[in-house]
Amino acid sequence: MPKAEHLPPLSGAQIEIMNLVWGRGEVTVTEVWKALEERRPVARTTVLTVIDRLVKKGWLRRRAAGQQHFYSAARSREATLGGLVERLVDTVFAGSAENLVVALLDGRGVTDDEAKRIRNLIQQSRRNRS
Amino acid sequence: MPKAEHLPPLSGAQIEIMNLVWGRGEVTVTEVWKALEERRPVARTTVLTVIDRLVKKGWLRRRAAGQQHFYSAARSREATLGGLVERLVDTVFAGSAENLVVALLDGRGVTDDEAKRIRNLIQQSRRNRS
DNA sequence: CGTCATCAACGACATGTGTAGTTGATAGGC
DNA sequence: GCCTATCAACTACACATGTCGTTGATGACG
Repeated sequence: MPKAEHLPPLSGAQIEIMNLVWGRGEVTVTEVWKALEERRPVARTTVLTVIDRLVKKGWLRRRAAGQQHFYSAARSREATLGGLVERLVDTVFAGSAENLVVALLDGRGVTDDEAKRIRNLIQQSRRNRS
Repeated sequence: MPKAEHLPPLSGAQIEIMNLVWGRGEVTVTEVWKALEERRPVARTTVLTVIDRLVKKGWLRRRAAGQQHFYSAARSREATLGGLVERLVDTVFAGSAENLVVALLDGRGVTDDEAKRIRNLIQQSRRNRS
């Protein structure tokens, strides 16, 4: 999976689909469609269109097998979401990760349990870096 | 400043302007324009258009004083960015604040200093809640 | 062999966005 | 009292996006 080449940003509907792809590895349009339909009504062609655009933009790779086509992610979830948060911090939070956390606390808050795990995550990352 | 009524989401250019407004309190179009131009070339009318749309959508309030118009934010920065992060966590990170932090660490990383301050922030928030 | 179901390709359309030009009012300098 | 600069209003346009319909190929079933 390539690392960081600059791909155009993902919109909401696009991320929704990418998340399904990441969760399942290799998927068909129908598979994604069925999964989406459990949440909201949507036409199969809509899913196909979004997936097509993702392929054109380099987010998905296509593999043809007979008449069916299989799709898989061109970039890992970690790299993609990491990049997304990075851009978010730069553009919205003036480059300050701290500000992002403040907004997280302001908006959604965290449970005590989450707080504990998040503190651990950060502690962990400091250890790894040192 | 109203609390949470559901306003349509902000795009990148829109947030850029909202950040200026929040930083300055009450602004004129020209003021915003000058500030933006220091970063990248942009026409005054472009700024005006974006601001107009923000007014129409309820993000900015307008006050006319003679021929000039002053604009101010209709929602606080905290509430807005908090809501933004909340939506982000729900739509992109499957409702898990922890996943957001993982992506933050993956993508941008934090300095030891930031890590310390972030851990404190979270500790703080647990105290306030208890 | 013809019909039916399945799938991808292509086209379409309304809406939002980023960008900017043109027009029209207004106020201050000469 | 006119000219020029300033400012907002309106219009415009290309592009991305979310949504879907129609068409055309292809394989299965009778």
